[in-house]
Amino acid sequence: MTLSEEDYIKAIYHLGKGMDQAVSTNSIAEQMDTKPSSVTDMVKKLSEKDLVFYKKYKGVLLTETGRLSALSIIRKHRLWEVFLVDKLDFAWDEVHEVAEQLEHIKSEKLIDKLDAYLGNPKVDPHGDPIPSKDGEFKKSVKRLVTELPIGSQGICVGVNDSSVAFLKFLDKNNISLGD
Amino acid sequence: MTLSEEDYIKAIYHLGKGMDQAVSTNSIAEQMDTKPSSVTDMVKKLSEKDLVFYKKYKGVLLTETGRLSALSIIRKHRLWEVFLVDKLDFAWDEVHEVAEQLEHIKSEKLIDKLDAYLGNPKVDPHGDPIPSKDGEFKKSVKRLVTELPIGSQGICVGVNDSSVAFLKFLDKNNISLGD
DNA sequence: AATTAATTTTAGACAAATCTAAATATTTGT
DNA sequence: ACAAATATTTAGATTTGTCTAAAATTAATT
Repeated sequence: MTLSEEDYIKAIYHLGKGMDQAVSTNSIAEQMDTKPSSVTDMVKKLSEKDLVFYKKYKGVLLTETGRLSALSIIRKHRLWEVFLVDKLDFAWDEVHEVAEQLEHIKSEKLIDKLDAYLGNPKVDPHGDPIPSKDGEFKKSVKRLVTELPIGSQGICVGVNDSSVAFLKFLDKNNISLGD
Repeated sequence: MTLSEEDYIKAIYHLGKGMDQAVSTNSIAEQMDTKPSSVTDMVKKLSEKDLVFYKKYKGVLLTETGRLSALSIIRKHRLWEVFLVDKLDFAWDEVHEVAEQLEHIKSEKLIDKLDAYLGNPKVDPHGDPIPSKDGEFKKSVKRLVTELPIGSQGICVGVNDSSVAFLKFLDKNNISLGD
C-alpha cells in the first residue's frame, strides 16, 4: 500500500465512522484537501485492490480488508502519539503532524516492540482508543463536560481548548488527564 | 527535499567518503539499485537545487549545502538506530531497514527531543559517529581486531559477523560492545 | 594514434498521483 | 415533475521518478 492509498483509507474510515456509512466523493476531497476528480481516480484503484466497495455516483464503503488496514494505520498513529507525549515530552496538541508521518513506517516488529515499550496503552493522549493488533477496540464515548447530566461520572481524556489559559484554569481546579 | 532526493544525497555522501571525491554516475546507480540514466536525471535536479556540483561526464560532488543535508539525514538514521537498540531491544543487525524509513521523518523538534531522550549519544550501535545538529563529528577509525598491531588498544564498537555462533563466542570470551 | 570497450547522456515512453475543464448524474426546490 | 443547482465522473494534461534503446563521450588496448 502506498502512502497516498493509506491516507485515503484512513480518511474514508474516519468519514464513515468506522464502517457501514457510505462516504461521498466530495467529503473525501474536502477532508484530504484535494479535488473530487482525484478522489474518483484513487477510489477506483482502491476498489481494484478490494479495499473499498465502489459504485459510480453512489459513494464508497470500506471492505473488511480495508477496515482492518485503516485500524492498523490508526493503531500506529496513536501508539506514536503516546510515545511522543509520554517519552519525548511533546504537548498534546503538537503530536498530530509528526504522528501523521510516523504512521506510515512499515515494520510489524517495530509496532509490536513500541507497543510493549509503552506498556500496551489502551488510549492515546487525546483519549481515543488504540486498536489492538487484530483490530479490536472499544469505541470510547467522549462527551463534553457541559453535555454531561449533573451527578454523572466520567474520566477526563482530553480538552478541546488547549490554550495556556485554559490549561492553567484546569490546573487550578485540580483537573488533569485521567481524573 | 523529497524522499528520493534524500536517498541520492545520502548515497553520494557515502560514495564520496564525506566529500572531495567526485562520484561516478555508474557507482551511484549500482549503490541505489537503479539505472545510470535515472541517476543522470536526478543529478541534474539536485544540481538545479544547488545540492551538488555536476559537470557532464565528470561525475558529481556535494556542495556544502548538500553535505549538511547528508549529515542531517545520517544523524537521524543513527539516532533512530540507537533508539531501536537501546529502547526497543532490537538486535544490531535488524535496525538498518527500519532506520532507513525513519530517517525521512521531517521534524526538527522530534530529532532534538529524541537526541535528548537517548542521552545525546555520540555513536550508533555499529560504532559509527552521530553528527551533531550543525554537522560536526569526528571520523571514527574502525579497524578489524586482526589488523591491530599486537599490544595496541581499542574499543569494541561492532562486529562484521553477527551470527549467533560468533556472538556466543564473544560472550564466552567476555567481549561486548564498549569494551 | 586508432579502434574497441566502457561509461554517460539524450530522447522518448510509462506509471502514479494529481489537476482543470467539460460532460454526465443526481438531488432539490417549487 | 421538471428546471436549476449540486455532485460526480471523464478526458486530457502535468509532475516526479523511473525505464529502454540509441547516441555521444571518455577510457583502454593494441
